[in-house]
Amino acid sequence: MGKHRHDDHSHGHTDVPLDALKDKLRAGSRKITGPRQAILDVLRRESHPLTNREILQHLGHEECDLATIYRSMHLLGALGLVRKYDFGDGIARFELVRGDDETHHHHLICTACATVVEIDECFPTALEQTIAAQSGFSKLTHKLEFFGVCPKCQ
Amino acid sequence: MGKHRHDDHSHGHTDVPLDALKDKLRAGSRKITGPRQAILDVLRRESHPLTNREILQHLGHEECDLATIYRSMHLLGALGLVRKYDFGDGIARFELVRGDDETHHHHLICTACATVVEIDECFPTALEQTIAAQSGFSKLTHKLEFFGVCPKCQ
DNA sequence: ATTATAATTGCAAACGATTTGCAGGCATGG
DNA sequence: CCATGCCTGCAAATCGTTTGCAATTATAAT
Repeated sequence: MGKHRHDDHSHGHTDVPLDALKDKLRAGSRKITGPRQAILDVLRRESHPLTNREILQHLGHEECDLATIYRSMHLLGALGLVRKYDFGDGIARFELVRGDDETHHHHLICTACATVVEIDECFPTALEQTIAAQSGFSKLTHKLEFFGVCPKCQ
Repeated sequence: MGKHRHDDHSHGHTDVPLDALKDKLRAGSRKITGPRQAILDVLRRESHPLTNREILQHLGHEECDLATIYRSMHLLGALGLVRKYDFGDGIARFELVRGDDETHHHHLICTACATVVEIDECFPTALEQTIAAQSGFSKLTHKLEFFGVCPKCQ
């Protein structure tokens, strides 16, 4: 294809996710390709979860194929570089995992204008232990998103 | 079509959801049809959320069309007789709303065998007020499901 | 550097859940 | 009992996502 102009290797700020990408990719004998770097770039610039189609639009339709984005998101998710969210509309959204450890959080979505607010606290984590004890389940995780009408849409 | 054999109008227990169905349907000048009653019957017999395809199988493929089930679930959901759940696999699941008021609850799903356990407590409700106050959002709701590995699948 | 090899991509077709257009069929009010 | 308009079945259309395949590219070895 030869049209991945990913030449910004000289910007100033620390390029954490890109380094992490390279490390993790190499650890699995996967390749550091243009589309993968470009996708992480897009995610790094955005602060809220993006759909694959939105990522494509940010990249420009010429930059990379939608199928490649889907495949990349699977890989990036498996590598722990990206987290997948479900806002209840049947479209997957992805957000960059910032920092090495847990960046677990939830979202508050406006049902009128789709504005997304990040909720930093994670409430159910403590309760998972109670549920695990009562149910006998192990490896508990959860999905939690809040919905409402934002101030502008009242 | 003429093949909706919904003739069990003589069973003993109180038929709450059917009465509610009739009331709410009449209030919107909608019709009390065989498929709608049959679907609620299926849901009443099951204690965990069903996909539309599962509902179709319970009904028997001759009883009603899949498209009708989809349309019915929209209607029943709008009437508040049924609640929609999303277990993260991209397939909608529906559960009967039992009782007139809030039957708000969540689920714990085994990621290995898909067993569903109902979690009666609703933890985030209290926290919604905090979030509403901090964010300025109104009409807060939330979606919360837990995932883990059940005792049998450990 | 050059090459060999496996990973990756683009494209298009396949897929599965859900929606919808339409013509005929029914529930309900009059 | 009739007329009206809501509903249904069927099939085709949508939409997000996945996948097969041949061509392309990153990487390691030479």
